[in-house]
Amino acid sequence: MKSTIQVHLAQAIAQLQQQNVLPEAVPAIVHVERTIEGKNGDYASNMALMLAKVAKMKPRDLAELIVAQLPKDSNITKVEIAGPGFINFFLAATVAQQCIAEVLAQKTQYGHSTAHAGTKLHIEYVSANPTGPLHVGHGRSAAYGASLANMLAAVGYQVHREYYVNDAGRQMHILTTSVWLRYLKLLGATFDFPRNGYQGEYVIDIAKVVHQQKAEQLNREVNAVFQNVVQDAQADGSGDKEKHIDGLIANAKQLLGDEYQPIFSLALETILSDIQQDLSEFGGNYQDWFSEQQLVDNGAIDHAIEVLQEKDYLYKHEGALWFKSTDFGDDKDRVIQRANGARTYFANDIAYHLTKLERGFDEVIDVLGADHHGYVPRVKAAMQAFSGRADALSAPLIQFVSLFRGTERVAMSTRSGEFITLRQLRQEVGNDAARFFYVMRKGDQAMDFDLELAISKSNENPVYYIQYAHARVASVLRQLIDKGISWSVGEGLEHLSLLTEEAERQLLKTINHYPNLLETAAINYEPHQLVHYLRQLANEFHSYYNSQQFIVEDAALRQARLNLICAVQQVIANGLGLLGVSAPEEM
RNA sequence: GCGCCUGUAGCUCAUUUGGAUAGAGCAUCGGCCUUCUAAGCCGAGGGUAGCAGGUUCGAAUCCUGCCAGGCGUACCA
Repeated sequence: MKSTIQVHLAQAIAQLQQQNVLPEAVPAIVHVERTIEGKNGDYASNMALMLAKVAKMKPRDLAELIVAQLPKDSNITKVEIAGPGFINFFLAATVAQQCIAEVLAQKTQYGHSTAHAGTKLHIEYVSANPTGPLHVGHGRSAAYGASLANMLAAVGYQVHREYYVNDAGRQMHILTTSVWLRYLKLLGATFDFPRNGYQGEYVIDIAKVVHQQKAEQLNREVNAVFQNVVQDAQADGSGDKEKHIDGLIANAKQLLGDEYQPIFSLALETILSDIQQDLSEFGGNYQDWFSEQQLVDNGAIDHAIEVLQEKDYLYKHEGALWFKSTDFGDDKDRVIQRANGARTYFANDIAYHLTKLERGFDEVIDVLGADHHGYVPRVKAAMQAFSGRADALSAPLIQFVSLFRGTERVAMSTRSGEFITLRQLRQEVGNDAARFFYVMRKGDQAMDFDLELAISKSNENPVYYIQYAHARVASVLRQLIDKGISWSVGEGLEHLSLLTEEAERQLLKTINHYPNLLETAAINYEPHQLVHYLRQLANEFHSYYNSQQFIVEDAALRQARLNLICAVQQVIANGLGLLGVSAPEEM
């Protein structure tokens, strides 16, 4: 309907151009918007305001001329000029009622579209290092990424969801060494655990498994373990925690020889499968877990460097190999290969992004933690250098999460006994509340997550508010069966014209808006818009529920109303489904 | 220092990407259950949109400058 109005307006404007009322050159885009409240009609256009200047006329006068040129349309009952010069369109009630038939026929597909069919889209989210369990911050990225991916798929994108597994590099070696040191402690060795090692309880759990498998085979003298290792950082500022851990890693590799890799593999597999299970339970829905090590092994890094070399974007300086990222808007050039020959993390990451392009994706989304924002320009620079496609990459930044219990802030320290993992959060508040709370706020806004509120089964909790609307419809339908009252969608559709109450008109308008909203929310990467839409729809339904009886004597009216509330229920179920939240039949 | 993000009701946040009288929830106060689930509904109060300029028919939204908070600024990953 919106596009019909746009066509009408475009015709009217074209006519005025022929009459030389408007100059030839006017903005090509005909602007029409859905209005918020009923009194301004169903759709509004500000074209008269926008064109007033070039026409050298008062906006309201121009609006009169435009309206006079509009073709007749039986679906439009009234056109009004209001305020400074808005043109408001009032639609016939039958137009809004048609959506009920669509919803009830299309069911879970209502609101979906093929608008972006054929566009291959790659979305990467979470991608936390497999060096420990996911924490609550990762949960936000997971909820955001999964919801966004669902929404993009709903509007037709061919979506590929991927987790980049950082299974190569120094952090993994720190983990491996941490596990081994814990193992040595299990065997009775006494020494200070390195500050930079992984402190968590899970490291000890893995060490216990190592002990079960290898008994005392991997035991080594503590003196040898710490031989030639720089002292750890001390309270007085002496020592160096980085050099300390690197020394320990080197010694571990040397002392263990072939026995080192099995510890590495065990730690990686244990933690990665824990992450995979966690995200699977949370609705992560990945198509692929992309290994960084695999990039190294199959020569993708060399390949990426060659590509950049051929294009002459690399240079040597002080023994290191640099990428001229400043040519593409970065603050400074970046090292991709150190003087000692080792590649930087950045080298691996640009190779990874090159594979995204080479795998044929048209659009690439990296959902990143806000602390990575400084990283985006250089990745974009690499994309630009590879193929001139910096624009293909979008990097929505997800701000931090602060946990609260009521007004009390929950400490996030790894050492503290307070829970910090995503799994603990899910256990405490449930998947539904967690998914919902995470995407309730815009991603670029730092968020306070109130555990008490998320757990509360009360009116304070917005998740239940929406689910309750869904359950209430189910309950009405159960009543119908109990009372032996018949209802058929087909009959209901014949009596939709009886839906004339204000609450009904408003619900119809909101249901009509759903496909539009889904498209907007998806392409702007803003799942929170869907949350707010669902809240509004639930609100309108609850109001309706309190003001009107659905199971009424009048059979025709009853059938029509049941169709309406079933449509509401379907849209709520669809929306919650995209957000990964269940839609219960009973509460 | 430089860069990015943020600043809206007592609190937590929206505001359909520049539109009409800035809206919700929580909290506070007052109503609504012998009728489809009260995890609900209806109503009231509460605002200098950080501050100051600018752009235009029109600004919370765009631009500039301040103020405040967060994050980043590695040959770490």
